[in-house]
Amino acid sequence: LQTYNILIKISCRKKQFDKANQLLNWMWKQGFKPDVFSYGTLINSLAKNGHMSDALKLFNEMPERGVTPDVTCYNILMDGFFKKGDILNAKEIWERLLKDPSVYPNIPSYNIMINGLCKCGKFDESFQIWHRMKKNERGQDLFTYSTLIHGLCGSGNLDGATRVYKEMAEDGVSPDVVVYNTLLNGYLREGRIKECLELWKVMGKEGCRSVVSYNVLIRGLFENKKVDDAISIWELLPEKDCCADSTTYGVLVHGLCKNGYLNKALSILEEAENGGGDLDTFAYSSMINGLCKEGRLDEVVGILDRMTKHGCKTNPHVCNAVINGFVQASKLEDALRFFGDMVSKGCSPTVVTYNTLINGLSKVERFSEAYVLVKEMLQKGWKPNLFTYTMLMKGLCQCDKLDMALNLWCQALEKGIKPD
RNA sequence: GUGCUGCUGACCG
Repeated sequence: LQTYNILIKISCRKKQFDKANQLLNWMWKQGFKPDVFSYGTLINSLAKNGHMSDALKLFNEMPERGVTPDVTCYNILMDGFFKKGDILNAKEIWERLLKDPSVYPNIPSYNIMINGLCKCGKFDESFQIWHRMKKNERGQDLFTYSTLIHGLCGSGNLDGATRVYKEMAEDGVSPDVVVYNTLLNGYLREGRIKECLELWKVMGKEGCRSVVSYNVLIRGLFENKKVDDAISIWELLPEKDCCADSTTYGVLVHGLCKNGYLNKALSILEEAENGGGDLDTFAYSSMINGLCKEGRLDEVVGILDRMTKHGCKTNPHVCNAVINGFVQASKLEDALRFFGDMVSKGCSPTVVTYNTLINGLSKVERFSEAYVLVKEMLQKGWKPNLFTYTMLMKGLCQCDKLDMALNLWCQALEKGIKPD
């Protein structure tokens, strides 16, 4: 049985779900009754890869086949549905878990609910679940605390997040590095530098700083225009025995560019290339975007070249940045040409690609071409979003086609788009 | 050593 379960696991890791399913059926035929782990393993990787209906089907057939789903199976499904943004199904599984007399929600169940509801913007419901968790005297673990702090920061309630952090001490629980990082990030996003630095000191004293901590701090300092501080944290990394990862470089290049330090960004990128730094497409796309925004389009081709030379694949983000660079420089023909070449680079246009081009075309009143692109976008299954409508309306307003703009406005509202 | 949950980075108005 264990051997079969390991085979299932291997197939799943290779994303060969059909094969894993066959193994499951094979087991039945051979008289090895699959257990809750056989099912759990397969349901888990189906869920992780977004195949929720298949995962649900398997889950539903478990009782019929005489295998009782345990709480982990429920947890896997709830988490999977939340990660797809499918709140209704996630909640339905939760209800079934509460009703099922043979299983009880455990701490991960509550954590998944709290996290999922927060990520879907349902903060109130999430905090209700938390209260229920406390009332039931289920303990809370570190996942619970960091999830809550994350949710509270995300809902703009930093004081609430700080309170949860303080509560941990009262509960006799020491924060781990994820709890610290989450709160640190919350402070930086709200520009609360003073509190951030106090927390940073505590983290140092506790010896609780990871490379993520540094990434969070560097990103936040850049966001708050503390360029010199960000750079000196970066320069001190080696003596802190911390090794920069690809995110570090992404954050650095992005932060430097956004603050106008393009040449510094270029030199860090080059340094990383020569020194075996861990670079990925994020760093390059930040660099390319920075150059495009400054109109240094002639340098972009060279960077694109270096990017592929260093093993980083071109992706839609990169192409979109370049296309936008051309649009901003009023080089529409170049933008359209690059758009035409995207697919040969292995990139399919996204809604952002279309928005960028629609923006460029409507700025110069080439509406008929813009509408051709809108049609193409719809055909490819992309839904126009707030940006799409905004740019079309802006173009129409600029050439006094107010009636058409108003028409679009109504259409946007009908589609359920919330104007900002 | 068989399955579940938390932290950080890039593109469009």
